[in-house]
Amino acid sequence: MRYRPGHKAEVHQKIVKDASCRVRAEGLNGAGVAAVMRDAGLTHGGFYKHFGNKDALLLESLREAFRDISGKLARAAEQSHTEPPWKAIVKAYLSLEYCDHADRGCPLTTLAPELVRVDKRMRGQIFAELVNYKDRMIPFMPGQQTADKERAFFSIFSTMIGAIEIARMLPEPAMREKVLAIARDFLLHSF
Amino acid sequence: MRYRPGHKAEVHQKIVKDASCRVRAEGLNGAGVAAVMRDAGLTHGGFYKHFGNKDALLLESLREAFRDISGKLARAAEQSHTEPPWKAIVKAYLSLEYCDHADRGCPLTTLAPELVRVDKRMRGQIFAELVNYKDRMIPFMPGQQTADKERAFFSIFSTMIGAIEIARMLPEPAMREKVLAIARDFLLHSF
DNA sequence: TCCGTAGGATGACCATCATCATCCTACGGA
DNA sequence: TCCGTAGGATGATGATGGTCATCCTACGGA
Repeated sequence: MRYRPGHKAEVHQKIVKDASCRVRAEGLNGAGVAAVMRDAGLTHGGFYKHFGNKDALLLESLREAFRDISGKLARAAEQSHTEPPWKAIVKAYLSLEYCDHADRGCPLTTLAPELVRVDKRMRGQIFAELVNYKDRMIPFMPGQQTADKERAFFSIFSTMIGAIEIARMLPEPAMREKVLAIARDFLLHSF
Repeated sequence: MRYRPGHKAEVHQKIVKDASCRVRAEGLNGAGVAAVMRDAGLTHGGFYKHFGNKDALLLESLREAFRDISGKLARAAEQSHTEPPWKAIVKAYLSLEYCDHADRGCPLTTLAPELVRVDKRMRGQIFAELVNYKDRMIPFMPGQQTADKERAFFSIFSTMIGAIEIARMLPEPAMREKVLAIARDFLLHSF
C-alpha cells in the first residue's frame, strides 16, 4: 500500500471533524463535498472512497458534533465542585466563547431548524443522537427524580438554545453578552 | 394597460406572502425564484419585474413573516382578559398549532441560525426587524419598568424558540406536546 | 381603429454541486 | 525487479437555481 496502515482512518476522521465544524458554522449545505475535502487537503474526487454519499458524511459529522459538545459540557459539569453541575453547564453553554464560535458549540443552536427538514430516513438517526445527548446530560440536571431532571433538561436547553440564537443575531458583542447574561440569570435562579 | 390598476401590487403582495410561508416552512433557500413564482401562478421569468433580485424578495418576505406573527401574538394578548397578556402569548406561541405549521409561526424558530449567516448588508435590515418585533412585544411582557420587561422578553422568547425547535425534531405529536407543555409550565410559573 | 406599453412568458447563460467513471502513482509482496 | 492495488486526482455529467435578454399579448388612449 502507498500509505501506512491507519492512514485512511486518520484522513477519514479528519474529514469528519472538519465537516462537523463546517456544518455548525455554515449550515447543512455549507459542508459541500468540495469544501470539506479541500479542508482535509484533498480534492473532491476522493470523497467517495471514504463515504457512500454525502448524507453518510452529514450523519457522521453530526454525530461528531454531538459527541464534541456533550463531552465539553460533561467535563465542565464534572470539574465544578463549588456549584451544582447544571450551573456549570449553563455558564459554559451561554458563554460568549460558544456564542461567537458556532463551529465549536452545540449543533442544535445552528442546525435544529434545518435538521427538521432532512429526509425521513436520516431524521430517525438524528432523533437517536438527540436522545443520546439528553441521556448524557440528564445526570447533571437539577431535581430529584428522573422525571424532574428531564423537565429541567428541556426547560434549560430550550432557553439556552434560543438565547444563543438570538444573541448571534445581534451585531455588537456587548449586546450579545447582555442577552446571554439575561438568560444565565434567568436559569440560574429558576431551579 | 393589460390589467386593472392595482393588479401588479396585488400580485406582488401574493408573491411576498407565499414566499414568507415558503421561507418559514423550508428555510432561506426553500424560497427559490421558480418555486415562489409557481406558487403565485406565474413563471419564473416575470420575477424581475417585481423584485430587483432575490435578496429583495427575501427581505420583504421576512418583514411579512415578522408582521404576521407579531400581529397574531398581539391579537392573542389583547383578547386575553382573564390572564396577563404575556401568558396568552406564551400559550399561543407554544401551541401544537404553531409547532406543526412552521409556515404560520415565528420566523425565528425556523430561520434564526440561517439569518446569522446572510451577508452583512442584509443582516442590518434583519436586525432592525428583530428590534421591531421586540418593541412590539415589550408592552405585553411582565414587569414594572421597561428594563424588567426587556429582560422578560429575552428570557421568554429564548425559551419559546428553543422549545419549538426541540419539539419539531421529535417524531410523535405526543412527544412534541410534552416538550411544549414543559416549556409552558416553566415559563408560566416563572414571572 | 391602431399603436405604445405594462405585465408576463420563453428560453438561455453561468455558476454551483453531488456523483461517479476513469486515470495516476508509489509502495509492498513476490 | 516488477506487478497488483489502495488512495487519491481529473474531469465529465446532470440537476438545480439565479439572472436576464428577448419576445408575446391585450388593453387604454388617441
